[in-house]
Amino acid sequence: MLQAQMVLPDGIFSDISRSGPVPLYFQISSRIEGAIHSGELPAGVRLENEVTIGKRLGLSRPTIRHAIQALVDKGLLVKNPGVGTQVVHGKITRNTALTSLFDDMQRQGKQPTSRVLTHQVVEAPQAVAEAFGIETGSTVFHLRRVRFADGVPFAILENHLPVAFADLAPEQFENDSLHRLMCLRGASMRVSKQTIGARTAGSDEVELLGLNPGAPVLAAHRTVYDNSGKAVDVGRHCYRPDLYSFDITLVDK
Amino acid sequence: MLQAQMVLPDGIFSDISRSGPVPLYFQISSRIEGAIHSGELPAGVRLENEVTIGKRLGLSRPTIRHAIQALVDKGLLVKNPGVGTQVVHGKITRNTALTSLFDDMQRQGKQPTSRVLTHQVVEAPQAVAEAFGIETGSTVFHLRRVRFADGVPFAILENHLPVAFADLAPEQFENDSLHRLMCLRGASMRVSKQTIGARTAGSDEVELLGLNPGAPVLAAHRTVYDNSGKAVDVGRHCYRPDLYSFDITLVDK
DNA sequence: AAGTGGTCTAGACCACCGT
DNA sequence: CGGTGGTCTAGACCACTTC
Repeated sequence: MLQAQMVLPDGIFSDISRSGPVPLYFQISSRIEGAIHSGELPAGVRLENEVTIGKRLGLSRPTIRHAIQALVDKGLLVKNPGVGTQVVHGKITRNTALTSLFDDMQRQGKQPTSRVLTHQVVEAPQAVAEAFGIETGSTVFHLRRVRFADGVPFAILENHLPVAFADLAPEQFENDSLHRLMCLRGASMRVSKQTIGARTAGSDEVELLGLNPGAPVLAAHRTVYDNSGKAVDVGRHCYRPDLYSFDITLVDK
Repeated sequence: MLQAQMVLPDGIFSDISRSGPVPLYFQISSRIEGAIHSGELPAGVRLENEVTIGKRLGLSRPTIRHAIQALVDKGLLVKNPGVGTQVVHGKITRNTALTSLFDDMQRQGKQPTSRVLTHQVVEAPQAVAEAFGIETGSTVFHLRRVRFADGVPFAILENHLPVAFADLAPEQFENDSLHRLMCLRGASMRVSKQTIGARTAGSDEVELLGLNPGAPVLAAHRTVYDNSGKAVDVGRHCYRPDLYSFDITLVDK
């Protein structure tokens, strides 16, 4: 038996604008996403077919497909050839994205701060030199911080960056994120490859994070690439597992 | 200064077939991906523009765009308006996907096996009932296994599944993956939402995984949805962190 | 047989980047 | 300024699912 089809409420598409700078497909997907979050489109319902939606809105089918595909990639919709497009059950979990911890926490209403532990130009470790594609022995900027949420330490962030960023003052990191500071300098952070694991906290980590000796930490290695495909950040981070975890949504393609 | 443009070797597109069942865009993206892996397209090079590639291959621009976008989503290419498309530096890391541990390990040449600890129909815990959208008090299939790599235990996998899967015999799990068995039964596993964290191993986990008391484990909660958007698997897994970690590639969209 | 998404074409105009 | 990717159109045919 087929799930009944639900006609999209006309209201949610009332303010589509062809003149503004926002792409049509994005306006469409935003409206549908909003309708899913608000419950106007309940879990499990089947959407109208792509052609009909296009006709109703006076848009071409590829534009509608683009909008729907964006939501499929987010894990909010599933498509089935010969059947239709349905809303996925279950709560929406934001994907671990290229946003910073600062952004994460501000959304949760927590006050994020940092303390800089290390701020110096050093000879690049071999792994870093390889990632950056520079000579072994070249210099890089080495940064190590403790991150606090409402005054509680919950992460130790160690990063190696190109020397061009070494003139960022330690004070700038205390109330702003590395991600944001790098963006302001024109860096772009487009692709991030990370490995997430667990291990026992080291003695310095025990002290900095206020842990008991032998406590576990969540550990992540991360390399971030910019819009030209070059590495611009090699990071080794560790987190208090009772205060931080990674949320991931995967979609079969 | 702009990175020099590299003409795609004609050779890699020699066997494009319009008659077979494989979509053209997929044939194109596969060939380009192969050229990146083999080094024919070195890190950092700028591809020809989309229109030119289309002309050369006798294909339309949307088809070429589709192929390139697939590789951008994989983190292998980056596009920049007004500039072009470039190959990302750095090693290719396979994304944590909807494939099973069995598949992962077989690719690595390890011999995966399992031992079933629990195999019974139980009353659904509330969280599971909610995810499945069934009445509290309904029954579900409860499965708990230890996973071995070359005879070494490295993971404990606890899953709650719809009762329809309860007739899978314990022996079937010993040399096959839950994912594969469910696929054979017509389930589809299309979207997976997981939370990855760390904690101290429990006493039974210490014993089953051969750990020292107080050792850390990598822990994951996972809910998997099928092609109709319904939850079909709620899992709580834990891994020996010295033998397992998660690789993730994120792309800014 | 009817309806769905999957793929593909051959154009068009735009915003953005580099020189 | 010329070249690039970003967006959009108005069709077409196909494979698949369901009835």
